[in-house]
Amino acid sequence: MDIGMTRHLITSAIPYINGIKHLGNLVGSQLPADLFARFQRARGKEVLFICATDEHGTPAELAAAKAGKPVAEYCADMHDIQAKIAQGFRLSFDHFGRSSSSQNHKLTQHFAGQLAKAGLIKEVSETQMYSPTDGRYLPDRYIEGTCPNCGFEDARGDQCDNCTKQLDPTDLINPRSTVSGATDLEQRETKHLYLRQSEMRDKLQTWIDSKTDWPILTTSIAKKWLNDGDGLQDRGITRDLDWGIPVKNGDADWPGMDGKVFYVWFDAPIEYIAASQEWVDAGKGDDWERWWRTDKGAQDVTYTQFMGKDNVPFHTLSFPATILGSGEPWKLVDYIKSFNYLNYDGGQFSTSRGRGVFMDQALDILPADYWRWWLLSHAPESSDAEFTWDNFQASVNKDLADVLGNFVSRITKFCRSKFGEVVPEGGTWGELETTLIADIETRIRAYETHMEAMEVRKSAAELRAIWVAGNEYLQSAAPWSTFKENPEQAAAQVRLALNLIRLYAVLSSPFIPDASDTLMAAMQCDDMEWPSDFTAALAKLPVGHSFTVPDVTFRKISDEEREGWQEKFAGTRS
RNA sequence: GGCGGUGUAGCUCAGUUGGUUAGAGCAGCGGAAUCAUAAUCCGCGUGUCCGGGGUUCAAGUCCCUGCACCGCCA
Repeated sequence: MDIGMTRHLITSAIPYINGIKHLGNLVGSQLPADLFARFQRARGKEVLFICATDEHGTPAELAAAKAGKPVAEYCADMHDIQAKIAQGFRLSFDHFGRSSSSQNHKLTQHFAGQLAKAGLIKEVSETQMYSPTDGRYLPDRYIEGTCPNCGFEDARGDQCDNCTKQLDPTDLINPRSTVSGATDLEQRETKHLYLRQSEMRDKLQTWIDSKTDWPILTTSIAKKWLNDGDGLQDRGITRDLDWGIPVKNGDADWPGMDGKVFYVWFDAPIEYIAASQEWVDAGKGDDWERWWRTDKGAQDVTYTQFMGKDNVPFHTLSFPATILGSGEPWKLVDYIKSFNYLNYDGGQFSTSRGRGVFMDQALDILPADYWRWWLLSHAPESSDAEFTWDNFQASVNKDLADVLGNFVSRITKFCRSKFGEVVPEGGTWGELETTLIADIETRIRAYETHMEAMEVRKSAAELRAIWVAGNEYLQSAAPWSTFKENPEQAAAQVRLALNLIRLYAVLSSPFIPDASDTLMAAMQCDDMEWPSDFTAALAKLPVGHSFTVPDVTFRKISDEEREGWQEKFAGTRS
């Protein structure tokens, strides 16, 4: 499938602007996308890895108001914060854009114009709840009142949390704004644009049906929306808001749409493309069209999207409807890797309740590699997964400190004490070495296969097994014993083991990039060539090459720390 | 209520198109080794594969049904 020519376009679902994301959000899209991007780059493939912040909509406006800032300023600040944290986790975006960018304004308006030209936009008049006190229209979920069905007093405008009946805000008795508490709500007639997705149903169905290798999670969600009830429904793509992309038909005004903006779900995925333009405009690249336009070089691009399951409908149906409906040769996604949810210690992560570990807090207590390793090796691929501090401590201590870190430590220190900090000379490989080499080579190929298929957990397990193989080898070769009778043979064994450290640094770099850098620095080597030629890879550190014994690569998490964090993160974020 | 997912060893999970004695990591028990971050390596699993029916020469794997947990419902 993958020849040297293939280029990889990779996007991660774009995180919403109103706050710092938790670890569940991270492992659901950005982190696995980064893993894949780093892997493809490591193998020498050309990669464009794009992410951005999703900045429009009512929640952003309300969060800005709460922070006492103009919404544009709030978003700019939050974008910087999210960008810094992303950097902290070593997320290797080629560009981290903003859905509020001028590029996205233009492109979103362009797509709307194309869709209108294709007859895929219709105007609909509808009734919305307006709050004079708040000075805004209120989305359904920002209205509460008494449920007409069960009498529950805090029923939301979209659904009653008590009896689960689905509601319309106008059904509520004594409706009030959850923003201000105002009760002087009024119904107003307003006109909106709808994307006629129902027209695209057959086309989308055929497309989805052709994707037989996608995760079941992805296709089952897509098919459900295509076939549920009356099938795929048309969706409103505009809102009565101030903050957003003004509704325009390409460059032209859209009669009757003054003062309205596009709804976030319409402009957010378009930002993938716009962010690629931002990437060029920022001077980081010089041609975005060869990634996105099949008439301008994107025929050989493999496009992979990463996202949590809540985002699947937009990426399997709405965004493709926009792309296909435009009638222009835009690159359509080739593979959608979706994830389930990560739970926190028996419940859900909760942004509103501050339950769980948030990205900034995680970096405050431990280096990124710890989190990257645990999250990726426990990625919620086949079902929801669970974070517990016990499991986190045990996994990280065992895998990173004991298996990998200690391997590096034991061999570098042994070499220093017997031969000095230099790759020793003499001796030849015997049967043990041949066996080890065959074993590791088999495992590397399995690792590559799993990484190529984005089987995240399996990749992690295979990588770990490669680390273990080094310890097994040392245990059976026992250079500390052979040294006594045959120092030359011990030298050959140590030479091999030292080269394994560099090999491990290269293979592990997609998972734990910082540790990888540290190990490469300690081995005084900057040759990160992927071990396609495995035998050559084990001779990269030649006889006489000097190195330094690194500091402890991964310190262990103590029981006291674990207990403290368990306590600290159980309650509400301060 | 509708739909979807999940339910496999104490814990976290693998189990491809149904096919020999159901696997891995961790924890636990026993042993080896002492180069190393008290780290490593080896050995040890009699598990109603959620329950109940059914199809089949053969089902964790397909069908029906019941239960439990989770999620989604524009």
